[in-house]
Amino acid sequence: MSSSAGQHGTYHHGDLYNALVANARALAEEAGPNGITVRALASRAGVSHTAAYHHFANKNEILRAVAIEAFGDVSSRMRAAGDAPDVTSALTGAAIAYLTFALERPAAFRFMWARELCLTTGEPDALEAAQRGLAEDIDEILAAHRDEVVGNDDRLATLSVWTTVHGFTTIAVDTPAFKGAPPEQLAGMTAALVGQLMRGLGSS
Amino acid sequence: MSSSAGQHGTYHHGDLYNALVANARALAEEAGPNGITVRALASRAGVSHTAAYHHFANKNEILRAVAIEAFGDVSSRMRAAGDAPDVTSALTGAAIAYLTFALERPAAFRFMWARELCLTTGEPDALEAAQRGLAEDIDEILAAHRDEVVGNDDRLATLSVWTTVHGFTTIAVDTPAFKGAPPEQLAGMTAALVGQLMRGLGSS
DNA sequence: TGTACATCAGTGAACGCGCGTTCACTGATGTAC
DNA sequence: TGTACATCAGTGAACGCGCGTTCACTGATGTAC
Repeated sequence: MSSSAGQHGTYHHGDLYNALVANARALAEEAGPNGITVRALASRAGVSHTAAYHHFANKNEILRAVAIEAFGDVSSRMRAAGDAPDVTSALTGAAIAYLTFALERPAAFRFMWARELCLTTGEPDALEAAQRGLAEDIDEILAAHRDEVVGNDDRLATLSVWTTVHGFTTIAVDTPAFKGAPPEQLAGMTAALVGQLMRGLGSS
Repeated sequence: MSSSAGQHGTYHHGDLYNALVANARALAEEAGPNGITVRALASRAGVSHTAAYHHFANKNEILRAVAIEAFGDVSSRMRAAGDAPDVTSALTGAAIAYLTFALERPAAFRFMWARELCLTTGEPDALEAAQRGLAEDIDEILAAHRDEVVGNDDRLATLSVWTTVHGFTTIAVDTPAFKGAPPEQLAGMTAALVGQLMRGLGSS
């Protein structure tokens, strides 16, 4: 059994560290951030709630682990989807990947953008770096297709796309008008928005 | 004295109803949504915390009153700023008004978009209607300048603009990269983004 | 292979805290006669 | 104008709750000899 041990040990429960993180992730979606309770996490793992303190210094550290996992998830989805031959498909793919993540894990998505509500930050913060990294993922896609994009202000282009990607996802997740809309429809709107952004809105 | 009484009575404190709402508004900015406590609100008003229950059925109703005030504030700012001769100035003005609101009242801004965290919704909900109304404010500006905008899909145009307006404001308020940036600089970026959206990003 | 020991993941009782809310009350205001 | 009464905004003690965290402990695992 010891050979199958994770990096955090598998003595009694087997892998309580990862079980607690997974439970926190699931509980956030089911009951909202306020539903994440040390007691609830432990109870789901079939363990006394004090056992958690052998793997995390405090509740904050559990939430940090959830946030780190979520940033990794969405970033790798975007990078995978952004690997396309032309700039429009690449940006559309990345945008839909971002949207899809938020639709599948809305609580995680909100948590990533409002961590201050739940976390006592700590440290210069790997989480802030991860948040910046999302815009950088967009930047890399644009850099790989520089010849297909007009203008000489790369930073404005990146910000435009990132604003559209993040903005629509936020609206889709948090606006009553879109609540319950089928994901394919929202993905179609995302594609249309990216197209609109490429084309431009003005008549002059 | 009774002639100067507000609609909620001014017997002892004078205007405890409005004082509580104002305190909730201030406390949200100072201590975050979790800092809003019936006890803290009452204490600021110089009143026992149980006095609040003579004006509100429960804490949720106080938070609802704060949200209603906030939606009214941002909407009227946008409508005022959106009254301009050409479509670009109108949209830029509205966008900067939205941004400015969020920079001045970040806690209120976050609260409006994540009410579910704090409120037990209740009723078909005037708050959801108010949220939809923000996009409608954009829609009215575009409708007033229809001849200046290309394309025949008005809804996509509205959604594009609204996505940019809300998206950048969210990023400005909640992204570490922009934390502490001077408002004028952020307003300039907003104007640049609206311009970029009008012009288009693609080279083909 | 067995035994003695160190390590550490788990337990259960208990703590202190802040919270929203209830309750019986007090006292100031407004009003009917 | 004065008095008796109804109304209602305020008080302070108390409630029950769920929470994060601590503590002394138990018992299973891994290891040295």
